[in-house]
Parts: sequence; C-alpha cells; structure tokens
Amino acid sequence: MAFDRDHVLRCAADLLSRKATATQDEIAKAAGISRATLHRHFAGRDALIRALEELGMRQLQEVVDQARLDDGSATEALVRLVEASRPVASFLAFLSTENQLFEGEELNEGWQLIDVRIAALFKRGQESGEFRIDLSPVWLIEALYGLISAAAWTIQLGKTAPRDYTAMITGLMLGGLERRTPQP
Amino acid sequence: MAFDRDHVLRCAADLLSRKATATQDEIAKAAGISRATLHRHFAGRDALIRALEELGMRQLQEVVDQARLDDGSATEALVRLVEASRPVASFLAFLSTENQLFEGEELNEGWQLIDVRIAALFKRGQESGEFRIDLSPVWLIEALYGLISAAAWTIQLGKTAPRDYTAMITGLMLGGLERRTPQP
DNA sequence: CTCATGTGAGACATTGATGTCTCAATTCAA
DNA sequence: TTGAATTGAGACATCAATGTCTCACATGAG
Repeated sequence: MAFDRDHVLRCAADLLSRKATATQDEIAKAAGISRATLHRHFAGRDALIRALEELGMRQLQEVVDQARLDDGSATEALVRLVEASRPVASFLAFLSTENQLFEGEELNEGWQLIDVRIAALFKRGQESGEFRIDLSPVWLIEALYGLISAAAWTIQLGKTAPRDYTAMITGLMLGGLERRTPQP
Repeated sequence: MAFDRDHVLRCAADLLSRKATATQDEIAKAAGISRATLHRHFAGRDALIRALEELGMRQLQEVVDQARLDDGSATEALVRLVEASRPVASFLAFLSTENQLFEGEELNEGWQLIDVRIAALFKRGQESGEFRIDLSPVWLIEALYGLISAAAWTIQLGKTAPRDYTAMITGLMLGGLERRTPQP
C-alpha cells in the first residue's frame, strides 16, 4: 500500500484533536500504518507536529479563502468565517494549545499571514462603522480563537449541539451578552 | 526551614502558568526546595496537579465570593467577576488545558459548584432582561473561561497591556463587536 | 545541649515513550 | 518475471522524567 502522507496527517490531526497526548503508536494505528513507517516519514514527534501545523495552516487558509472576507458586510464575512471554521475547530484548538507549549520558539510565519487577513476583516468592520473601535484587532483575533476552541470543546463533551456552533460564537462575539433594547 | 505547603503550591502554579511542561526539578527549584522534599509532600506529578487543582478551585471560589454575584445588576456583577479573576487568569488557563488532557476522568465536583454559581449569574441576568436568552449559560461559562484564557495568553505574550484585561473581556462579552447604533 | 525530625544533595532504578535496527513480506515498475 | 523499493512487525537501545533510596546536615522542641 502506497504511503498516503495526507491521509496519515489527517488521521493524526483527528486523533490528537480528541486526545492530545496520544503516542506515536496510537497515531500510527489510527492512520493504519506501522510505527516504523510513521517514523520514516516524520522523524520524531516534533516533525510530526510541525507537519500538522502546516496542514492546519493550509486548512485554515482554505477556510479564510472560502469565507471571502472582503465580500459584503464585515458582519456577514465574520459569520461565514466562523461557519467555515467548524470542521477544523477541534484541530485548531489542539494546535493552539500545542503552540503555547512550544514556549521559546517563534510562531510559524504562516499563522501570521492568516492573522493579518483576519485582522484586516476586523479593521474593515471598524472603518465601515459596523464594529466598535475600542477593541483592538489583535485581541479580537485571540478572542476568536479562544471562542472557537471553547465551542469545539463544549461540543466534544456533548454539552452543546454541533449545529449551534456558529450561532454560539457569532451570537456572543457580534451581538454580545447584553440585550439590545430598542430605544423607546 | 519549615515546609510551607501553600508557598510551594503557589510557586508551582506560577511556574506552570508560564511553562506548562515544567519538570519536577524546575518546580522544586522555583519553590526553593529540593526535588526530594517536593516528592515527599506530593507523591508524583499527578498528586501535585491535583493539589494545584484544589488551590485553583479555592482561589476561584474566593474570586467568585469577592465579586458578590448577587449584588447589583448582573452586568456589574460580571464585570466584578472578570476584574477579580485577573490575578488568577493565567493559572486558570493552565488548569483548563490540564483538565482537558485528563481525558477520561470526570471533572472534580468543586468546579461544578463554582460553575453553578456563575451559571446562576447568567440566568439572573437573563431573567431580569439584562442578558439575551438565546445563549445558554453552559456556553456562556465556557466562553468566559475561553476569553479569560485568551486574554491571559495575549497579555503574557506582551501583545496587549495587563490593564486592559477587564475591558477586553467584558467589552467583548457584554457589548459584542457590533456597534450599538443609536436609532435615528 | 540533645535528640528527633525534616531537609538537601545526589546516586541509582524504573518507567514510558521514542529512536533505531533488522528482516521477511509485499508492492510496484520495468 | 524480476528486482528495487517500501512496508510491517518486532527486538533492542536510548532518553528524559520520575520514583526511590541513603546519608550528612540543619532545625527546632524539649
């Protein structure tokens, strides 16, 4: 059987999203290959994680492309972005915590490119008057990742329904908790 | 030198909040004791983490007490809660991810007691008409933790100023991103 | 002071995961 | 078909962290 790199990475991403401490054995088994083969193609856990990081970046890039952040209102674009992120939410959550553990090493620049695009969306919304201007795009990006991770987590635990994913995040992030009382 | 259990735990919490993968040696050194002594009082990393979990619970309980969730408007109470959480934000973030890694084991019931109190705050706000009712308290709690973790993280990285902590979280969570346009 | 107790330092064993190797079996291309 | 390349399986080594000792030393209560 020919080695399917992409398939292996996706299986690894899937498993690690559910069990971040999975061993190489478990990952290999989940991908349907032997540990030897896994190690031949990804020399060590670090290499595997880095390959997964690239996969995650590619996927998130596709998500951002698919959301067409420049089209329509910034609000609509954000909703599209969140909706498109649903399939990769757990994986993103995994990569986020993994990146935090890397401590010293600087962040892969690929993430920064994506962040710039998302930041541009927030800026666009602020300049068009849709979004408030007293929350910095830097914070909004991190908050978005945080909410995506939190939503992925609650869904994984069965605390909330998967179909509510987008509404949960955008409902809170866009509208906020306070009720909009129509001025009398 | 007499063994100061609380001091050791606080040092461990402080270190692990910054470096989640710190070893027992590093933790002992950070606490100013030997690894032998550390192991005498906390037999293994698991025991230490569990003790830290209890410390975190105690601290969060104090935070909740201090915030007087039943006083005044729910909005004000939430702001007080977030403000009071600032000193323990990084530690909470650490414990959150740690809990996620525990996989199988059920959550310590102490957290549930705290969550019930916070959920009650959200419910109170919803019943009083301050908060929207289409976001479940379960989600709001997780979202709050997620935002606290995200804020702690950005501050730790120097991306945002510590003094903005409360405003960042409450600004987004209460008001939302969309500008409140006064009806013309 | 004296002794019991707890501590620090370090040596050593253990453990779990990972890295490395070999070899038979399989696959694929020529 | 043949042969080169790759895989699976497992044995074995390595490594980092942890667990477990011992013992000299310090501390504090009596």
